[in-house]
Amino acid sequence: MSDNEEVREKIIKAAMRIFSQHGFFKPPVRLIAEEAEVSKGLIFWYFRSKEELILEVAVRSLPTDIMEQCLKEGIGGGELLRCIGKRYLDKYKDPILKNLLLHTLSAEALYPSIRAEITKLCGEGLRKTAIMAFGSDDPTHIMVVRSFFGGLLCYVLRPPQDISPEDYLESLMEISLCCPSSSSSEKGRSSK
Amino acid sequence: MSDNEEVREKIIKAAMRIFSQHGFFKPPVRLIAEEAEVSKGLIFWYFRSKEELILEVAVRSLPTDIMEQCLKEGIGGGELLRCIGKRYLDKYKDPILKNLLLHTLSAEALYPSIRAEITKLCGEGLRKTAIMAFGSDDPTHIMVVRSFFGGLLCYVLRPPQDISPEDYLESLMEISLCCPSSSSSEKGRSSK
Amino acid sequence: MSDNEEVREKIIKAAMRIFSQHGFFKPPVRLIAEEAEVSKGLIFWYFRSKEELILEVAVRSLPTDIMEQCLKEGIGGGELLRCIGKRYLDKYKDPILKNLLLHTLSAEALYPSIRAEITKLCGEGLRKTAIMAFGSDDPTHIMVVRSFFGGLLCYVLRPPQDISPEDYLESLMEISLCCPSSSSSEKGRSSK
Amino acid sequence: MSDNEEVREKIIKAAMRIFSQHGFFKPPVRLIAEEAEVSKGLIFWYFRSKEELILEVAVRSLPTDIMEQCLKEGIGGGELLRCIGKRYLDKYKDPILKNLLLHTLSAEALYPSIRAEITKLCGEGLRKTAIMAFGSDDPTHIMVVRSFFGGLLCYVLRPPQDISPEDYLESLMEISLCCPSSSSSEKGRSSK
DNA sequence: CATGAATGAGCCTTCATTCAT
DNA sequence: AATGAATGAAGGCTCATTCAT
Repeated sequence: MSDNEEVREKIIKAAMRIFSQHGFFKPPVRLIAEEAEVSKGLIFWYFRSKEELILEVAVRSLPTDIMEQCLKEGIGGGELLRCIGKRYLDKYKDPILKNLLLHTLSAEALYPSIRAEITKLCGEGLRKTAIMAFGSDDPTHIMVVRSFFGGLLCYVLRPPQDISPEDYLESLMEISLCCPSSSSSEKGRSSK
Repeated sequence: MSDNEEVREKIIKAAMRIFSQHGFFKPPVRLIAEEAEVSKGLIFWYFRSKEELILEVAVRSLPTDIMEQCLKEGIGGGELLRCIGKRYLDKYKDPILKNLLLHTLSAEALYPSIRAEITKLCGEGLRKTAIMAFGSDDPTHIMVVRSFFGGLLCYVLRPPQDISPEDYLESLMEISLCCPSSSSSEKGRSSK
Repeated sequence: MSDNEEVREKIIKAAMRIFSQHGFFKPPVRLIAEEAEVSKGLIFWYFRSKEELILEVAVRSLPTDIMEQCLKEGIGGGELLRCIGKRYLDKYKDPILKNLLLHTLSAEALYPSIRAEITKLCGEGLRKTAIMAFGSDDPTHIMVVRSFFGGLLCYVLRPPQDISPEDYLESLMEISLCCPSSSSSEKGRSSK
Repeated sequence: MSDNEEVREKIIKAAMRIFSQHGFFKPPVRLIAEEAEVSKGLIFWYFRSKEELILEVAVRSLPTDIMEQCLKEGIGGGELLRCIGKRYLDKYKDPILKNLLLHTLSAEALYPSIRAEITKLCGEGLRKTAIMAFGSDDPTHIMVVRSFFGGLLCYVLRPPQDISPEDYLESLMEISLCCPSSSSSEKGRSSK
């Protein structure tokens, strides 16, 4: 039913706001119910348990959707990095999602399903990105992508006030792109 | 007195193991007491509340100590980055501390004192590093340091299996050092 | 709604029995829950805290209701004293309420709201009674009422076995009524 | 040892202050230790348990000492009442003792030894007083003494501000003394 | 679908009491 | 005598979850 989904969505949105501010474990379900303006009991009609709601929110908090969309668009090279970077910064400029990302990374140690999700993102996702961006998934290029993502995460963690997201992204891309082209072959050797 | 400190330390160490595995909020104090092999009551003799114990653990989980030590040693340039990188990877190769770092970053949204600590680390700490490493804290160099730290964090988040920490660090440093020398001036202008 | 009030009342009644026997502070909430045959958690659904339950019981334990009813009936003279005395002895012949009265008087030092209630009872209530009983609230008549109430309290504290409540009341009233008529004027002067 | 007794006394005095303010059951032993400026452990050297300390304080809070002293002095009639009344009002004009008296009366339901003490006071004590004051312990005279004590208790409960303890006592005595002489015989009859 | 009363497990914390020093 | 670290038993209260309505 469509009504069904709307309510479910309302609960998830409320949970995201509450979890963002208080983490996954401190806030009682009652708080989420109040924020969603539904009864406490209703939450357990849509979600088997609080944990199920946490997992639903956690999955949405990761950048999985961004990776998938950008990789699906078939673009390559710097454009792929720009695509990912742009949407990444856009998603996490929302402080709610920024906090949720951290809570989710932290909760990885607790929920195997979150761990699996992140592992896929950092394993397969990273490799695919390297291949589509640089045509190679050798350690050096993986490293560049890794550093690129690290820079993005760093921005999310502490957005610097003296630079816009756009400029930040350009600057980050320049760092990522300037070296590997020339050093990728040497790197392979020197890292030995 | 000396017994005093020993017991206190034993509790903190136990708390680090437990918190690392279960996060700060799910594990009851009882679990920490059992891990430390002391009575539950004794924990509240040494710490006013569970929160106080959490904060003690959280502070130890951040890389504040590393930043301070390396900056104090008076080294500069790539050597400073290597110093920080080496100790950073060394500290967080311990899975206990790796998890604690994530829990602490996540708990930032909940505890103002953690927030202050991280803010200092990412503000003042980053700037000082940029100055001592590159002789400048203009946005571009800040960005490079940021990307460098991002890469370190990324390693901690998902240590890649096909590369040793040492090689990872060298590779990351190369990326950080190769560009700014040439682009710093241009970047400084373009980012204006 | 009606079920609501019934449960609430059941809890209060159970609390009165338990508090009467063990005082306000020694018996754990669990005991009240068992006595009321409800779960411990439910008590905190109806009362924010144990203290709130204590205060509810405390207020019911004072003779406020008696004073109000008798004063409202518009009777005066000895009849008013008899009305109060009769209901007073009737209320506190129940050993549960007798004990609760003492616990409440004792708890006055701890709860401002109880203190306020008692102050009203002993200030305004006593004066109104003097006026309606003797047509005057000068010190002497206040004193007589005071002595009358003292006698009632004394009976509650230690009901003598050789005299019925009815006879006790008559005897007490005789003492209260025989003197002031003759001595009120002198007393008024001499107490100046 | 004299040092012994001094410390013991210091603890009791501190306990009286603390118990007076917070009742017997809410304040932890730690509070009494701090008030007495001794260690918590020492209290358990002088008193087997907290309960033992409570009982010690409770006994001192009752007017047993006053009754004994006045009865021992061999005076009779109104002078006896005056002796008791004077010392009674004097003892309980101290708000600490006033509160303790109430706490003790309330704790009667909890401790058999307190109950015994009060029973003796209200039984034997009252009768002896009646005999020595009026030469008779028939119900009427007992009643007068009872009313007298009730008036004293009432004063302690709520000392009226418009009358001094001395005047209060005189007034109370007048009420107690004026009637029984004439009514004692009739009373005996009318009380059935 | 929706509510909210009801449950019971469990949590943080306190506290009387003990005991090594 | 005196201290204060250490213990373990509760205690008040919260909260996820269920269920009758």
